[in-house]
Amino acid sequence: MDDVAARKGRSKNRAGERAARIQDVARLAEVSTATVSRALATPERVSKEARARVLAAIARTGYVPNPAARSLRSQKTNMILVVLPDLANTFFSKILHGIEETLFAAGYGMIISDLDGSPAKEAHFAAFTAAGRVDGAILLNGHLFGQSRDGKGKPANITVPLVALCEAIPGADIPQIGIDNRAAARKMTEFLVSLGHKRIAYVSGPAANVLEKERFRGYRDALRAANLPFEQDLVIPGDYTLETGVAAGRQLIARANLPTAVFCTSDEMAIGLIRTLTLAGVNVPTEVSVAGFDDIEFAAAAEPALTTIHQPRRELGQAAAKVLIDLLNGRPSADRILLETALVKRDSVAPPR
Amino acid sequence: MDDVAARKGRSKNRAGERAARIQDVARLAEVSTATVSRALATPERVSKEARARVLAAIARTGYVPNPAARSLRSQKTNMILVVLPDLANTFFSKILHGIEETLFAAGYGMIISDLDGSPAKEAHFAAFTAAGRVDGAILLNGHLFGQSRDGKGKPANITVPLVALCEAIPGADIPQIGIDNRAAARKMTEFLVSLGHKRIAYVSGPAANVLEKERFRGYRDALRAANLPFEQDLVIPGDYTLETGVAAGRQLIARANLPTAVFCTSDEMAIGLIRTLTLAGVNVPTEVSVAGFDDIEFAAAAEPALTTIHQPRRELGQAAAKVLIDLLNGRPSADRILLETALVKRDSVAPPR
DNA sequence: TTGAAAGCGCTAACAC
DNA sequence: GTGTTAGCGCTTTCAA
Repeated sequence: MDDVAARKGRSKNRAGERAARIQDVARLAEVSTATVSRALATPERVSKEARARVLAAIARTGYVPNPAARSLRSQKTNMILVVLPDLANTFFSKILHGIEETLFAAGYGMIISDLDGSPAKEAHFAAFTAAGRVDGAILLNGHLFGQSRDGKGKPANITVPLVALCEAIPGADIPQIGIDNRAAARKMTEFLVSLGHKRIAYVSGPAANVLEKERFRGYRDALRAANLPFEQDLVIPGDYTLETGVAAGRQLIARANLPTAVFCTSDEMAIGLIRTLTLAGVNVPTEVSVAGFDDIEFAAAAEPALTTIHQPRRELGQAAAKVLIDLLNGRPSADRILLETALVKRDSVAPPR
Repeated sequence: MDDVAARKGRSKNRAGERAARIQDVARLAEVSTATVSRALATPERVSKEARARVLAAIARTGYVPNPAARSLRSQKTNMILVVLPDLANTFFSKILHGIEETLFAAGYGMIISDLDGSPAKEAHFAAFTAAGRVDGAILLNGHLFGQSRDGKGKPANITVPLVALCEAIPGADIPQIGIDNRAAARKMTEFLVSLGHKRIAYVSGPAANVLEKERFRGYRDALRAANLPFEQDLVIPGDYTLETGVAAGRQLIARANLPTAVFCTSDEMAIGLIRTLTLAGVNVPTEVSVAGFDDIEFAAAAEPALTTIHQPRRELGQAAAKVLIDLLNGRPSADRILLETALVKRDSVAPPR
């Protein structure tokens, strides 16, 4: 066993051998460390023979480059920060899946920061990013570091590329990846109209949310196009959670005349609403149609199965990661990508009686 | 602007200044870099005055230590690997949340590796971990690197501490964090028995799965304790997914005499099963009671709301992270932690007619 | 309690 | 196409 290594506390495996370093590979392959490095980074600049010897030596030693050393020298971290408002929200899991697979394929690792409503945590990651401790970041939280959602406050001095995913960040000069929320909401409302619904309630998201603003516009677009009156009474506030869907359902039941359809701007709210209506003896969809938004996992398993707007979540994650990687490689990249949504017709929507 | 920094490509912020280094802080605080380092790592070994000056300098410069340099020197990465079989599975999101918050509080970052059924990916992360590129790992995938689920194969030569979460890894000499699956399954089965059910079907998980083996034992324990016969016919194979729940429902409907209760070993299967029964005109719970396992987000929102076993997912994540951190700090740590489950009574279970 | 200085493992500039 | 070598920013030993 290598005394120096032992004294210095270098990582060793169970057999007591320290982890292989580039020197070990170089010695075994009978080349310099520079050639080993090049064989990995720019194989085309190394002779075939040398490359083969290096690869064989790597296989024999189980060498894995030390990311810390590599990062320190190259001033790149090969890490991307993904900023989420709430990791426990299941809406994000498929998106993360899409991000992760794309980053992995390009040699990047993913650090997840769940802000969890903590300003301290947000400040930490802002400083972390500002200090160049990641090569880039994907923001799913709807605002830049240092700013609030409405664009108030001075954005932090970040130099690494950023990408906004799902929730667009108005005014920020960074690529935005998402869906056309306005068009999607319009599409759903028009579908309800086409079935003959004339009084269509709207359960909103949080007022400050960009998604909400867009979806609300789409709803009004469709009403206007159909010459249907907009009734403020039919707009019920929500915040995308199941609980507000339940509350919206209670509000509705207490009314004299029910609308024939309700467009909920999230599936969770739709499911909560349906449950409340059903429990109160109001049948969905025969008495009231209910539409959702997102197409989460359980939309199809809900009872009745939810008619909703499908968001391509995995693809959204992939697209955001791809744009970021393009940016990091100096490749030109779209500054706005809108993926297609689909109206998924299931059982919670029917023509009015 | 610093010409050297510019030439070397050091990270700079928008104003063209490079990110602060320990040297900058030391100069400003009029101490050596060693003192700055100590002020951060071992504040008690630095004089009060020096510490105050250093902290002030850090605040002024916005200094964030370079993790690469720190890691290279200290041979610690401050990164923990979390190995998941499938990131898109929503069961994991709350667990990840618990892991992340605990790691963050202890100064560790979290790298997520979604194996996604790819042996290449698994090999990559195995080598990564073996080479000491993370300080530890939390395994949620039910096996060690290099082994299959049934313990076949030689485990990879990993030296960093590992922890198994949720799916215990039989034979592995690492701490195991989870729930008592056998007791929980027994508890649910006993509850069904206590209501008067005598023919209780069981929808299983994958046969090779440790969780499945334990839950099946618990089911049989309860039958035996109640002197109820075990009928092989009433065991329906599943794999925890919604689809197999639907398939189980179809199988059940095709039979002459339905059981009065069905214990599904996952909520997803229970939801799929309920849907299939309901669509076929079989009422849940009046004709057949259905129980689940896990208490996922939508268990409460299902129709009827699901009676199930609650797993404290966030706490499970926290506990696993805590054990790993203890291990990393050389503190003694339990080698087996079983968190309490709770039987949540909702509407999908009732006494038989 | 403090400072000087070595060196972690790698990449890239430079020389040949 | 390949080797030599400086140095990335930090922690830690050693000496004072």
